[in-house]
Amino acid sequence: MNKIYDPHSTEKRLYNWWESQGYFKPETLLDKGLARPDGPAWCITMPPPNVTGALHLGHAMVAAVEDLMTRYYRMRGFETLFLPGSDHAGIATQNVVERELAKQGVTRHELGREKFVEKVWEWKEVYHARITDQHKRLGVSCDWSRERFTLDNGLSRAVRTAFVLLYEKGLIYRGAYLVNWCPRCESAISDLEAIAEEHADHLWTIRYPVINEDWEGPQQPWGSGRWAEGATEFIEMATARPETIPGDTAVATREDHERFGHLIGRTAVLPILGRHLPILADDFVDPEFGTGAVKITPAHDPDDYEVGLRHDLEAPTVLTDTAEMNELAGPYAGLDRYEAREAVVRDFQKEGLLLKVEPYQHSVGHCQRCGTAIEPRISAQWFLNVKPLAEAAIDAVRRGETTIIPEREERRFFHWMENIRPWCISRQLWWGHRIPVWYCDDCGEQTSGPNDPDRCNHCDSDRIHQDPDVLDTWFSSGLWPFSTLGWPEETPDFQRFYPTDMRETAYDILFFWVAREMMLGIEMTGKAPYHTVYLHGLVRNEFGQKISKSMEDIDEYDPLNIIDRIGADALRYMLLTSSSPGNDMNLDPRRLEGARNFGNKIWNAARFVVTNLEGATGDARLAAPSLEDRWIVSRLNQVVGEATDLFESYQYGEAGRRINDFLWGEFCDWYIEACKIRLYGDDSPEGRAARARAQVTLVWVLDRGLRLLHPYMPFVTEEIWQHLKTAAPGSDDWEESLMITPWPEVNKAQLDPAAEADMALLMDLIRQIRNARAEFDVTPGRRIAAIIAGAGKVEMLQAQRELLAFLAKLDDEQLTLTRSLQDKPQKAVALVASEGVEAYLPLAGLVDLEQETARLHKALEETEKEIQRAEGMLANEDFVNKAPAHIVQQQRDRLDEQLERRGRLQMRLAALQS
RNA sequence: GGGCGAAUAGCUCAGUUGGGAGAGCGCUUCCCUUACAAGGAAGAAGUCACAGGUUCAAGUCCUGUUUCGCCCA
Repeated sequence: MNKIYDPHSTEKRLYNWWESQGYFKPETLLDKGLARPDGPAWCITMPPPNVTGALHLGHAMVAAVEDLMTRYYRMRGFETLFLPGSDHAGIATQNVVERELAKQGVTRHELGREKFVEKVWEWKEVYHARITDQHKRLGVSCDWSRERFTLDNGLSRAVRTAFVLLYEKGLIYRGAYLVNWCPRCESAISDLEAIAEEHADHLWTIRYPVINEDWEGPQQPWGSGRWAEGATEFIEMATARPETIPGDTAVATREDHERFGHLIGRTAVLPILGRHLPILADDFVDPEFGTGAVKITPAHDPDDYEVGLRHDLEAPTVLTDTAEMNELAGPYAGLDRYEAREAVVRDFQKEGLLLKVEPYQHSVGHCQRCGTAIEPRISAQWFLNVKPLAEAAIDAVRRGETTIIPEREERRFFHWMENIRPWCISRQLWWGHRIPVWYCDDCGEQTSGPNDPDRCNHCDSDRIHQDPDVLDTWFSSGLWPFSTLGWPEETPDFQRFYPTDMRETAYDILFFWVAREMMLGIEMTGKAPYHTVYLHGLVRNEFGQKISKSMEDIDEYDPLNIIDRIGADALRYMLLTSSSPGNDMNLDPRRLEGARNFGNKIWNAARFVVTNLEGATGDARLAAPSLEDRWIVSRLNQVVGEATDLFESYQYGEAGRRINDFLWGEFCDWYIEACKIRLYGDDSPEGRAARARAQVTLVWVLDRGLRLLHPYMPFVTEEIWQHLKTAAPGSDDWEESLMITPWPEVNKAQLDPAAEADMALLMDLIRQIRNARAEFDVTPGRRIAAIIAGAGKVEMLQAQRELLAFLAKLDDEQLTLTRSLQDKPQKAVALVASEGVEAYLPLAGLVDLEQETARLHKALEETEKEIQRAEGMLANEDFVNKAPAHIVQQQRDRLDEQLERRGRLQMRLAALQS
C-alpha cells in the first residue's frame, strides 16, 4: 500500500469491477443469498437528469445521498434497487439544440420537424453518454441494466396509457384559456415555469374620452393630433402595458370612486381604434392603485381575463405567437411589442391623452428556460384538472402514507396543493411525447386511445390528423416511479418494488416533480409512489451565492474537476456531512480537503494494520482481550448502534461525523497506538499470543468501521477492505466485496461499561501527563519518572502499567505505582484524576515552585467553579424535587468528584507552601 | 401582502424527546517518534442575533424585534 491514498488509480477500476460483478443488480443479491425474495426490498428511482448538458454539484448531491441510502439498505440485506435514468427535458433540450443551430445560422423551422428531432436525438446520445459516465465517476451503485429514458418505448407507453385514462375520465380536456406564453419558445408553459422577476418599468397614466352630449366620437384620424378634439369628459387610468391598448374591451372602476364612479354605465372610446368601451364596476379594481380606474384587456392579462369572464367581454388577441402586434392592432400591426409600446405612448402624447409617466417596479413573468418575458395569452391548449388528484395527494401525506422530510416541507406541499389550478400540459414543441389525440377533418370530433387510430371514432372518416403538440416533460416525469418499473404492465419489477421507498431530491422541485408524481402515482396505481420524500438543500458557493454557469470560477465547482483533484469519496463525504436536510450548503473548499484527509487517515490506519499482520495466525484464543481491546470493541458496538439509529432517522450528516470521530479519534488516536506495545513486543509464546489477540481485534474493528463508512466513501473503503481481506488470516468466509458485506449489528454482550470507564480514567491521566510535559517543556521524546497513587484503581493501573508508560512516555524503571503515598514528593508536578488517582511527576530541574503553584491555583479555580455550579443546583429544592432522579444523581456525583479533587489540590498547595 | 428558513469560535458549518457549547479549517507552542506532515502532542478562542416569557433548568419551547435568504400571491 502506498503512503498516500491515490483515488485516480482506484476509483474507475473498482467501479468497473463492482459493475462487472453485478453487485448493483438486485438479482445478484438474491443469487448470493444476501437478500431473500420473501424478505424486504428497497427501491429508489434516480431523479432523471436532463440530457441538456453536464452534471453539476446539485446532481453530485443527489448521487451522494441516494447512493448512501442504497448502499446502506443493500448492506442491511434488503433486495435493493437504485434505478437510474434520464429525462428528455422537452423545452430545455429543444432550446439548447436551437441555440446550437443558431450558431450555424439555422432555425428549427428551416430544418423542419423531422430533421430537427433527429438533431435533438444526436445531441441526446452524446450528452446522455457523458452524464452516465459522470454518474459512474461519483460511484453510484445503480442498476444500469434497468436504466430508463423518458422517451423510451416503455415509458412512452406509460405516458400514452396515463393520458388516455385521464382523457377518458374527463380530467384532461382541451380549451382556449389564458395561458403563459413564451414568445421565444413559441409555446405555452405552465404556471410553475413562469418565473416572476422584479422589473424596473414605467407606469403611464393615460385617459380615454367618454361619449357625452358634447362629443360623440372622434372626427379626426388617429395620429392627427386632433383625434380627441371636442371631448369634454375623460376617464383616467394607469397602465404598464400601453401596447395592449388595442385589445381593450372595457374600462373598470368602483362604484364608490370619487371621480369616476358616476361614469359607470357610460361609454368610453378606445383611442387608436375608436372601439366603444363600456365603463364597468368591478371590485377587483384597487382604489389605491393609479387613478382608481383600469383598462381591461381580457386576452393579455390574468386579472382582466377574469373580469372579462365576469362581464362577458370580447377578448381580442392583438399579439402574434412571437409577440408582434397583429392586424387587430391597427396602425401598429407588425411592430414588436416593445416598439409598439413606444409608438403608442408617443401617439398618446401627441393626442393629448398622456398625463403622466412614472418609474414603476413590478414583477413580470419570465420563461424558466430562456428568460424571455412571458406573454399572458388566450390560446387553445390541453389541461389536466389536477384538483381531485391533488386532494388525494394531500390525503396521502396527511394520513402518513407518505412522509416528507424535513417536516416543514409538508406545509409547503399542502399550501401549494390546496391552491392548485389546472395544469397546462400541452407544449408547442417538437421534442417530446406527441399528444395522442386525432381530430377529424370531417366531423371535427376528437379520437384518442391506447393505439394510433386510422379512423374517426365518431364518423368513421379516415380524414383525421394528430394534434401537433407535445406534452409537458413533467407529465412523463410524473410517472417516473412506476413507468420505470414497467407500468402499465404488471411486471415482476413493478410487483416487487412498487410502491418505491424513497423520493430524494432538492426542495426546489417539490412542486414541479414530487407533487406531480404523488398525484399521478395515486391516480394511476392507487398507491402513493413512495413512503418517504427526503429533500436536501441547494449547493451554493463558499459565499452563499447560487452557482451558475456564468461564474468566473465555475470550474472550481464542477464535480468532475473536484473528483479529479481529490477523489469522489472526499466530495461525497463533504456533501453528506456539511449540512442537514432541507438546508442549503455553502460549499467550502477547505472542507473538501478535510474530507480527503480523513480518507487518507483511514487509508494509513489500514496500512498500519495490514503491514502488521505478517505472520498473523488469526488465533486469538491464547491471550485474553486486553483492556483496550474490550474498550474499542465496546465502543465499536456503541457507534454501530448510534450510526444505525441515525440512519434510520435520516440523520446522515450526524452519523457520518460519529463514524469519523470513532475511526479517527478513538481507533487511530488511541487503539492503534495502544496496540503497538503488543505488535512490537517480544517473540515469546506470551508475546506472540498477545500479538495475535491485538491483530485479530484490529482487523475486526477496522472491518466493521469500514462497513460503517462505506456508504459515504465507497471507493477508499473498498480498496482498503480488499487489502485487509488479502492480509487478514481467516478471511476466507468474507464476502468478495465490502459493498455486499452486511451492515454491522450491535452485540450487547460486547458492551463493556467497566472497560470504558477504566479506559476513560487512563486516557484522562495520560492527557494530564502529556499536558504537564508540554507545559513544563519536557523534550518530546524523553521518558520521565512518575509516582502514581492509584487508590482503589491501583490494581487496574498496575495491570495497565505498560500502556500508561508507553502512551504518557514514562520511564518504566522510574515509575512507581502504589495504593497511597505517605511522603509526597515536593519538587514535582501534581496531577489529580478521578477515582482518587493522583500522579506526581518529579521533573528534576524543570519544576519551578512558583509555576507549579500557579498551575495548581488555576486547577483549583476550575474546580471551585464546578463545585459552585453543582452546589447551586442541588441547593435548589425545585431542582431536587422536580428534575428527573438520574439528572440529580449526576449532579451529586459530579459534586462529590469535584469536592474530592478540590481537597487534593488544596492539600498539595498547602504542602508546597510549608 | 402571506408563509418558510437562517443568524452558534476568525471562516464554513453541526448540535432530534430541554439537563454541563462541538467539528473541520485558521491561530499559538512543540515534534519529519518506523501507519499517516493530507500527520502527531498540547493549547487559546463563543453574551449561541436582540428583548421578553414558559420551566427546577433554554442554543433547543413560546411571543415580539432586527438583519439576510427563499417560496407563494
